[in-house]
Amino acid sequence: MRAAYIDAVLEVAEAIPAARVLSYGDIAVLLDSGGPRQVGSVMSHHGSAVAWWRVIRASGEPPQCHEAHALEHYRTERTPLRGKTTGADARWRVDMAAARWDPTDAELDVLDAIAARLRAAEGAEAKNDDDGPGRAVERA
DNA sequence: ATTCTGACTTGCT
DNA sequence: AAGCAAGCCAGAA
Repeated sequence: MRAAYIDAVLEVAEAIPAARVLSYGDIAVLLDSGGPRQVGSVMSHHGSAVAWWRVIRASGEPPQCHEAHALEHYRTERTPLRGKTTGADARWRVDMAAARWDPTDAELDVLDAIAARLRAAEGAEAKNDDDGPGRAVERA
């Protein structure tokens, strides 16, 4: 995973307002690069410094093994939840319909900028591949 | 090069 | 609503 990709994912995560969430897949789509698993991987290895609990599964369930910790954040942020969050038999999920982040135009600009920067970085890297001897050239 | 694995998704039962 | 299988993308062994 390139550093540029990691940065882009983390930036998007930081752009998510409190009490709102985005799914791993959503971020992959916004960045127009990689897939849900890549985003999840980035969060697992580099997400400790950002609001990782605002990046969850498409189903509304928080990341595995972090439900309890995430719930505390949701309660303090008043994130819309469904199901019962109390008791030992608590089975809850984030109310995706209500909590899914719906970026404003201004926010979309920021997201686009991040995606554009990532694309630029990717293009730059691809370009650096043609140096060694015997460049195989992949063009058709 | 091949295979395995994962903070994922979707579709089908 | 809950469980299962297959698809998917990339890094690691």
